[in-house]
Amino acid sequence: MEIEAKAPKKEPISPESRSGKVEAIERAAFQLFHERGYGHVSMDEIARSAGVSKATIYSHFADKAELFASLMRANCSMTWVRTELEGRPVEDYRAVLKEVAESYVAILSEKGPMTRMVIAEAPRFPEMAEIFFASGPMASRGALCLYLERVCAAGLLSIPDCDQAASQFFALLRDDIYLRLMLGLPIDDPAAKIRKSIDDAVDLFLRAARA
Amino acid sequence: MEIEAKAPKKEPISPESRSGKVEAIERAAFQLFHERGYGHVSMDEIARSAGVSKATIYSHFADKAELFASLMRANCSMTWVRTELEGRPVEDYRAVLKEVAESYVAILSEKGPMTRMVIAEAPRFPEMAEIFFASGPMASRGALCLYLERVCAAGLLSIPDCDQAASQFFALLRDDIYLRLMLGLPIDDPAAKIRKSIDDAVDLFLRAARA
DNA sequence: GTCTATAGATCGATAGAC
DNA sequence: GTCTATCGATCTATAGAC
Repeated sequence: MEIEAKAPKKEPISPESRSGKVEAIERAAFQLFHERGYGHVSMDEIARSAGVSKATIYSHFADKAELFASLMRANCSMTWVRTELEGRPVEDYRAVLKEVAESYVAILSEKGPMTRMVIAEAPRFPEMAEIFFASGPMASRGALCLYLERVCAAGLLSIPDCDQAASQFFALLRDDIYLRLMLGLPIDDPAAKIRKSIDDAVDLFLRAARA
Repeated sequence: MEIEAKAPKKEPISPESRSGKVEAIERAAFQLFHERGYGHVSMDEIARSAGVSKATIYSHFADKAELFASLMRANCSMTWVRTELEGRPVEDYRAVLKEVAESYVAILSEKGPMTRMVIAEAPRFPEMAEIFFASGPMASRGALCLYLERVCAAGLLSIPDCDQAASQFFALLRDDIYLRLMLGLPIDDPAAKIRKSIDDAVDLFLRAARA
């Protein structure tokens, strides 16, 4: 019964039925790129790490830059702040802010290597930086801004500029811990440090915004 | 016997008597590195841009990595927050914070390309990242922390954790404008955006810290 | 589609003349 | 110290067999 052997074959980058080789290439490339940076990774290494030949890579990606850009595009366009804010009641603003903070910090940690790559290669891939900014920080700010405006309209908080305030709230979360993460420096007891960072950010923000 | 007789000869990077060629190499290398990144710059390009031969570069720097590290070390160890805080009276805390913010943002803009390089090459030059963090963000935080403690001791502000607050204050200044700067994205009317960013950061911080 | 083998170009680093 | 010329290694990308 080797009928099904040749069945799913033709799609270059079909939604789901992509060849296992392509996925292996993407996984290996992403890992190597974020470990050592675009300029320090060769196509030979990617091929060896993915368990395929170099020619196989070039049959799926035009060149090294296209492979890199493809990985970045796919990851940049992922949603950043996953917490859904539209349905949340305005009275829970402290809990909501904390959830948003936790979600954001989790994504910062998870996306740290990619952020580093985007920053590093921004001069050579400007459109990638634009996608990253629009789908990441800008989208997060917009979502939080809308919620803050509702809370202010209910008279629970007093914020002069909700859009700026949302930007400030996320900025508060990118403190020294985040810098050390970006720089790849060691952090002792990261869980506790992150928890304190989040709590202090919410506290500072709400002390300033109390009605 | 005459170990010290050849005094003005042996220094690798003597304080002031460096050849004009060395300076040209350093200037050209720094510019190229921050324009295109370590991995995308060749020694041939540096030599051509500096108007010297490649062999001349290698007579002053062991290899490419050493040239890069040398530039980073020199720039990382520069003072970050130049405003002297020790002599400032506690009553002027709003003006002092604004000055610190302006100083910090100016340095962020000025050091933007270098920060990008440090982040990009952190995996390959870990000790460089450590120097950068210690001489930059950490030193700034320490200086501001001491001033905030004095203001709190005078009863003018109420801050639970001055060290954390200093970290938060600088984090507030690294808002979306800073992100766009890091990503090399265009900013329209940067002067006005930066002014507003600083004013809003000081306002938020002081509203939260009022006694 | 996937492989092996290699072309073609570039880069880091050095040798040797002056 | 500085140059020209070049070596050897490495890298991107492709050709051709299966």
